[in-house]
Amino acid sequence: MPSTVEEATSVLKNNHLKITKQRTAMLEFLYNTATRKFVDVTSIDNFMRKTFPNMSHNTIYRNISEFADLGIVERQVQGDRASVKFQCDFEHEHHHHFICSNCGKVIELKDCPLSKEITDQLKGCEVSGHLFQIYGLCPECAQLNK
Amino acid sequence: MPSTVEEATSVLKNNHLKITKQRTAMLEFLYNTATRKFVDVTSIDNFMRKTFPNMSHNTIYRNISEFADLGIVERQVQGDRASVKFQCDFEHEHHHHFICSNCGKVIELKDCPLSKEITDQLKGCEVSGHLFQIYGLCPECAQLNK
DNA sequence: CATTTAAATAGTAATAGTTACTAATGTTGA
DNA sequence: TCAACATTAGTAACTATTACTATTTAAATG
Repeated sequence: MPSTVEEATSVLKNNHLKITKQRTAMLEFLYNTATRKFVDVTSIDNFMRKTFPNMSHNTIYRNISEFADLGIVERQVQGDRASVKFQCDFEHEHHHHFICSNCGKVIELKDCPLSKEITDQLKGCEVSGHLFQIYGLCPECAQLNK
Repeated sequence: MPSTVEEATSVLKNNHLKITKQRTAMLEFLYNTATRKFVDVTSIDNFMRKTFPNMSHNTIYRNISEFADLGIVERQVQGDRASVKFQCDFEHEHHHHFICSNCGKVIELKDCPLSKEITDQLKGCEVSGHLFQIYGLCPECAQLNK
């Protein structure tokens, strides 16, 4: 079992959540398919219920939601689908993404565009967060597209 | 009737779409409630059907979608709600937004964070777009929150 | 101005994604 | 081992959105 699934598991433990078969299976699936890649939630739902025919939607959605609250996964709307990606650094080091609009693959960017000059334009506002993302085709999908 | 609704109307005409009562009513509603502000689609649906009891969902959603294709409105997911804002400059001048996470109000930013240094990190990628948004409370909502 | 034609609409129903509920189960900590 | 309580399965409800089709209507044409 990969170490990052163990990491995620210990995050669950630290937050007094129980380690169930269902949660472990979901973490493994996410680690295998959604590392450095956004995967839409319905395909997770489909896969889990195919693999574990009597797993309920409830369980899947609730767990994804809890994983997100704990920073184990990152949520996002890709196109018009709710998507999720396994979070590699649980430290939450601040960074932004290039996201392939074809396959969902993610490349981390080093820079953060939030500067003082920008926030200075926002007198009186209480800035709480920001989003910076670049979209396009990753090298592989760009090749396929030719 | 405000001139920007007329502008939007002429966009429709230029694209050979018919000027119907329903479309005009929707444009007026959007102009009045969704200028410099994101409004969620279901509340548009609710309002239109309250005002025009026999307007079908189909019509509302289809028109929003067409308005978006023509650049008359800008679509976006706010939190987890599909939202829409009336587009002021039909020129599509490139810009980014501060968005109030409480009321949806929008403030335009002057700067664009996309630099050559950033795209240089993306060798082999085909960049097609980007998103930069700052979230927080607008001055009014920040006050109310105290 | 009357007529034609294709686009747009209303009304209804279906679909998809997500959430709610409750009894049964399973994990964890003592 | 056992008790407590979180988690789950199963079912059903709910909400947002889309599909379908007969009817209406805008606007182009003569």
